Amino acid sequence: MFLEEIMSEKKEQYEESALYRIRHSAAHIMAEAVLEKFPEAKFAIGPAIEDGFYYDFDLPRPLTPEDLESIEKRMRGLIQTKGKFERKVVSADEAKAIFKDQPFKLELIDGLEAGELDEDGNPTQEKPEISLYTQGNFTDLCRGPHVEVTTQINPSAIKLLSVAGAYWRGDEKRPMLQRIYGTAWNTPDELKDYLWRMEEAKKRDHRKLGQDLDLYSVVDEIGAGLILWHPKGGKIRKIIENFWSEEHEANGYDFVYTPHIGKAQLWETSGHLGFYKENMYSPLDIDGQQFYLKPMNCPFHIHIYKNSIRSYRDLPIRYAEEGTVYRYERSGVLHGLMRVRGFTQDDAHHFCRPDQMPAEIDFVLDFSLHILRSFGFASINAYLSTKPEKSVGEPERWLAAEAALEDSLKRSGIDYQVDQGGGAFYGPKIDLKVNDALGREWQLSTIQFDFNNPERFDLKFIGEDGQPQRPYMVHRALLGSLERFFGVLIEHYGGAFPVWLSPIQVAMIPIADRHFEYAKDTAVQLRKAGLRVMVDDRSERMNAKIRDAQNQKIPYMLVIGDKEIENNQVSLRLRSGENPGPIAISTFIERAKEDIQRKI
RNA sequence: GCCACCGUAGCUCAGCUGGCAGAGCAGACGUUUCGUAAACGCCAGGUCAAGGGUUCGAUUCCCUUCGGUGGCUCCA
Repeated sequence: MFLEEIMSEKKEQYEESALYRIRHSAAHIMAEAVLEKFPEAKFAIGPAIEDGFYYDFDLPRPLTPEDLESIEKRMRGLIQTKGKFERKVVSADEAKAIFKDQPFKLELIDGLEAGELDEDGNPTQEKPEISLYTQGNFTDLCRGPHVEVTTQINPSAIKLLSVAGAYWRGDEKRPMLQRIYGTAWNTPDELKDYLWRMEEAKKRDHRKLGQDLDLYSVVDEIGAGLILWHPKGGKIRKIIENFWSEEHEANGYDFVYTPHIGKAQLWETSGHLGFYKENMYSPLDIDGQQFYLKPMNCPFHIHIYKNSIRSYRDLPIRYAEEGTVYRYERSGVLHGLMRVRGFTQDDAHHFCRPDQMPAEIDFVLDFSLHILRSFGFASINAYLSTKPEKSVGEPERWLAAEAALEDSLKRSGIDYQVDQGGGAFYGPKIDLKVNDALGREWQLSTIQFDFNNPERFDLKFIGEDGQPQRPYMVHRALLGSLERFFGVLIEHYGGAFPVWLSPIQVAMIPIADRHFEYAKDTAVQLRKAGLRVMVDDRSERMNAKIRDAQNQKIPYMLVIGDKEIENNQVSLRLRSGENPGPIAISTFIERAKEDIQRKI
């Protein structure tokens, strides 16, 4: 695939870059410093990663922030020694002799010898040669490449960032090691720039903004991963939902509503108790019958479909619901709005005839892109996941569905990658991911075929020949979950939502008490025009009111004093700091309406 | 779930090695009526996450639980 080539090319470029060598070498120098401090340390792997590097160690005690400081300081000292990085190819036996006290290295050498795994533990085809790199008093099993001399690393452009636990080989059944993360750059300025970017990202963190802007909260007394939407967050959600409903209404969806619990038998039939039980909560006992809180909406929609005999003339049928589901997530993975235990999916299920399937996929893909773009996400990437080894459904159906998905992607013109074998066992899928304002990627939409449930629930429609046939079923969520989508929106806009989404669009700022009445009258006019307005009638100075409105990221501030009242105007200030100045109220309304229309 | 760190007023944070709980902002009240990012004064605000232990005495030390942060793992 085109994009795939670009991506792998980018990765190759990085791996051949000077920066990559610097980071990889910094990891070795860090390991040398750690080994000096803890001679009994067992060291595992230490690659360069995006923006930095890490190294995993098994150490006699947990590392403290002071340890990081001293290790970092020692690294600077080691760099000054001008040690050369020297490469040497050895046999497996020689390597084992050198690393006889290093069990992780021995395991890696075994892997290399068997020709199955490379030094990062990744599968490899050919049997690689075993190479060592030595600098100073430290020798590591490593493929390289490295810098030639330690002084090619600028000691003022490195920084150790954090220590974290990491399982050996990423396997939770194996020992947990201590991973030290660090970052390294060509110059101190680049390091400064990187640290600045991290600070900026922190300021946009939806958890911080959610608090500062009073959008939502999660409280201990209610429970982890359970979201309270405050009035301002609720306002935004309502706007999103209204837009969503209008668009769905206009595009042939029917709205359905379904309960939050269902009998154990339902989840047996759907296969959730077989395949998804880990993520479901314990059952409730109601009059001796077991009920489960729903982790998904599909079985309910399916029963609505099954409630009547369906003719081929009725299809496609599209059922949409903002369905609230509950899934057990391990405590360590919960994260603000992004990963929660109760959330609302903008869910829908399509039931169609096999011959309608390509058109149906075209439709749903276009519709998804339209919705995402409406929220200001211009950069969208698609990922097509195909049949895994273990799967249900006839192979011909898989091929037809995969072809339909890929053809649609081609027609849509967006970039996509293929994840061979990455589909769910019940069907292939397209995932859409957006890039936010900081270039970070977030998965939102998912469009999934389901070959499993039509069988399990024995779905039918009556064909032209009067015989029952099996419909295709597509499951899709465009925003994903409203919670997660909201989190992504907050970070994308840094809390400065476009006017159409802003919970408060206009702050009226009367300068003195005598301007209150005019401000309130104007507010009434603006509200009649459909704008969301607040009047700041506190006994505060104008500067303070402006500051507060700025901090609330309210798009328009209208300052009102003697001059404005005299000329029947308002003085416009924007949250960008721009100050267009006095304009007629009607002119302002026009401008605001246009911005809302354009969703900016 | 695992490893490390953390939890003090609504928010942001002080509180050294155990000895009566502190600030700024926000809030209430009063004064001020002001031209594009913080007026002034006064008042109130706390089971120091919860429970247990050590101690003459625990916000401080120890244990357990709950919650958060960074990772790992997981993510139909």
